[in-house]
Amino acid sequence: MTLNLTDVKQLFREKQYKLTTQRQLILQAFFDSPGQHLSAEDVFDIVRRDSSEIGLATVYRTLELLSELDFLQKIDFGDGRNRYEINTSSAAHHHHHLICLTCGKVRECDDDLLEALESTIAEKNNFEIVDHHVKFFGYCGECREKREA
Amino acid sequence: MTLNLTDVKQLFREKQYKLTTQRQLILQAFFDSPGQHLSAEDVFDIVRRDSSEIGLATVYRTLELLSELDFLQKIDFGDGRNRYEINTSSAAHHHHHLICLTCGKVRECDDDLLEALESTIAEKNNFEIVDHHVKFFGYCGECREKREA
DNA sequence: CTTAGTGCAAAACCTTTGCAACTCT
DNA sequence: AGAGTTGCAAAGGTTTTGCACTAAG
Repeated sequence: MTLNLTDVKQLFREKQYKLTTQRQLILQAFFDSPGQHLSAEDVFDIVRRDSSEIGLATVYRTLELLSELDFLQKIDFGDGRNRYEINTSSAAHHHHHLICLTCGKVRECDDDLLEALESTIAEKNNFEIVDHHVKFFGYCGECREKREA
Repeated sequence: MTLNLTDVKQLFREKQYKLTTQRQLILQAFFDSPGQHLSAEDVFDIVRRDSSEIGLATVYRTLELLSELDFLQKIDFGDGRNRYEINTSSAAHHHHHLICLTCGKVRECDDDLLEALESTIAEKNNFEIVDHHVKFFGYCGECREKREA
């Protein structure tokens, strides 16, 4: 279930939001950067690189809006700025992140085992879970090989 | 395995760090606030409230140092500031956090089911995991009751 | 004594906001 | 036309840094 421009257009019309050039450019930046976790500055640079004018404040406002609409997911990798990734399906659970402590690369991984964990925890703690963020920190294969060489 | 002042003193001596009054006051603030997730400002206020002079910059620097030494764990709950909690055991896995989207309260929960998940993921992705952060977002029992009333 | 640590104020960042100009619908 | 949106610059909030002074070992 991939998010596309048509979906966005439809919801925007419903919600009476305007589909401005800037908003389209920002969405395009995410479509063009699969698997990346863009910061506001990243998005700003991408749009500008494509020789389109945009203001940084607009980027921040749009990122906020798209997160609220669930088109983007806001993530924090602890590097002092918010990052965003496109939400392939708003209903489905999010994937996890493997963050390498050596090279800093962030890889994604899917695993449904967490679903079981989630229901156990929800029951034990009388807590209705609607979302989760899971990050694993460690060393990727590449860095481990280099370390041994 | 609870962290105490003696452990800290020993490692400080080994590493040639000075055990200043300020550093002791900051540690004390954490010892006196079990189960809390203090921000730099929180720590600053606590120390000042106990009628001891301290500079905010010192708090930041000490929090950074104690995190590096693994006495504290830096956590981000998405409220725009870093928070820290005392590390009861540097070797053991960390507990998880249940964050209520209504009242904002953060509760801790332990669960060892994640251990199994972790080894599966490590194997599948050729990734050596040394730490993880798990946050569940949802609604606590208290807020759900209020909502229904 | 010597070197690390402190405190203050200034700077550095990321993010938000006020407001006049602008542009989708 | 009218409401929402943009862009700029200024303000806000957290964290970092330079430097003279102080204190721990």
